[in-house]
Amino acid sequence: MHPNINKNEFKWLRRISMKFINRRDFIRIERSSVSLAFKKGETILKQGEQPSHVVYLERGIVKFSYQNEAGKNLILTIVAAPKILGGANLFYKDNNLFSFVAVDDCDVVLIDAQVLLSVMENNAKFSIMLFQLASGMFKKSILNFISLAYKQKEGRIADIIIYLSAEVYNSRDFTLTLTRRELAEFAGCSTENVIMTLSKWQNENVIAAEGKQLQIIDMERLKHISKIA
Amino acid sequence: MHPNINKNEFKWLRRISMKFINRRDFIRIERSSVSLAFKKGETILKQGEQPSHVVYLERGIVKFSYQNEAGKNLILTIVAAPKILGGANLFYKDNNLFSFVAVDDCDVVLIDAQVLLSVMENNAKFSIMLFQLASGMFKKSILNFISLAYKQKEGRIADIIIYLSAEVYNSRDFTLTLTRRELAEFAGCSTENVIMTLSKWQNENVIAAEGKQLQIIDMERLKHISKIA
DNA sequence: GAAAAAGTATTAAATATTTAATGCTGTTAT
DNA sequence: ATAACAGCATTAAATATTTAATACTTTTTC
Repeated sequence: MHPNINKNEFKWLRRISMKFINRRDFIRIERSSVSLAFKKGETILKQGEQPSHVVYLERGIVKFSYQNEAGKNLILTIVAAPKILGGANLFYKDNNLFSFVAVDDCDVVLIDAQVLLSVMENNAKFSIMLFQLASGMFKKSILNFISLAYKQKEGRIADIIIYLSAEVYNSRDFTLTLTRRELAEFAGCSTENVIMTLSKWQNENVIAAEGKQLQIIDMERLKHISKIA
Repeated sequence: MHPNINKNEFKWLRRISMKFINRRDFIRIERSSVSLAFKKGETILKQGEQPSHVVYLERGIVKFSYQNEAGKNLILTIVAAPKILGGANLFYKDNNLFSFVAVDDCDVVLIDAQVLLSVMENNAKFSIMLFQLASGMFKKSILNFISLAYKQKEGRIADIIIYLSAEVYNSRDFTLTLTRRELAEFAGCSTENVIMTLSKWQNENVIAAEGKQLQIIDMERLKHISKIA
């Protein structure tokens, strides 16, 4: 699919794993893994496929993309490196519920699920640590979903802007790697809604939006909108 | 809080655990647990509290209830016994994200989280099994949320009716233990919407609704509504 | 480098959803 | 027993959201 480009570094994963598993097991995982680079827009793992690997995202931004029965694309969440993706898939033997798509150029390591599972079976604390990581991500998605499911347009859009700032770009002034359409797929509304809402907030001096550049000027106001809408 | 009423039976939990942990560990868990009975409407575990126990639901139906910043009640999901609740809470040390409220009379066993965790630390396979259980529940909630977040009213209501039939009451003809208001909190719409939609489907012979009694007459139709709406 | 495609933006009309007002029914508390 | 309350139901008006039509800009493709 893609050439083996970057070195198998595993920096973050190594740091968090070394407390729990020995060097031999770590090397076993490393040996059975493949490093790949994905360009913006490429699919790392496809919805419906049998999950044979766990994805370790080393660099870049990834969207969790879901296509519903009507063929409509939805974005469940967006995450930035470093992160382990597909934890739930690993432990629940079923087809992938959604796709992982690169939103930015990404470096990922595909870890063989069988090998990882066999290391886990001999290292309870390592398993629990991975479980905790997955639970933390789960918790964040739940909050995202609560916003999506029970708030209306403005509250949802405010929430994703705050989320992107806090969890993905780590700044109040960032260059969006998502299109307005993708923002809409994430916020569960139409593209027009996103565009109009951003324009409105621009006029009200809540944000400054110039093409892909987005700056949150009045975070308090945005949080207030998130609360009331 | 509540008197210790029923015997500490653990039937289902014992069955699924015995493959993984020895009798001594199981008894350790059992000894540190408390059996309680909750009446319809009572809160088993409250949003915002520190999670010190994992809840094993032995009998009854429980709603996962969330109160948002605006004070509005939302139902995240509804589950029937037997089931382990609060897996994610166990492994992610943070306050409870939501409450568990009895929707029916319930028998539950509160398992001491510290004891369970220490047993898990010595039994990797047991940990992985619990992880798999939690992942399965996670996956179902995700599908619920996708429906809530990206479908409109009729599709969402169709989905929760199908869900209740398949996962909670295990029949196409059941006595609702939820009020219309609770259905609305689950579907993320107003009570009026639920009432009107059910009336409409009643007229169209998709369902038969007589007070608390609900029968799905035309499941195909309902699934079709779920798809297109 | 030009043509085509995708992204951004705005508006008006059509549709969906919530809110508010009202009445009926059955249950609970005193 | 009855007043008070919660649940169920219906309608109309107010509000929110999507769809459709159109235009301009930027990016991609040949």
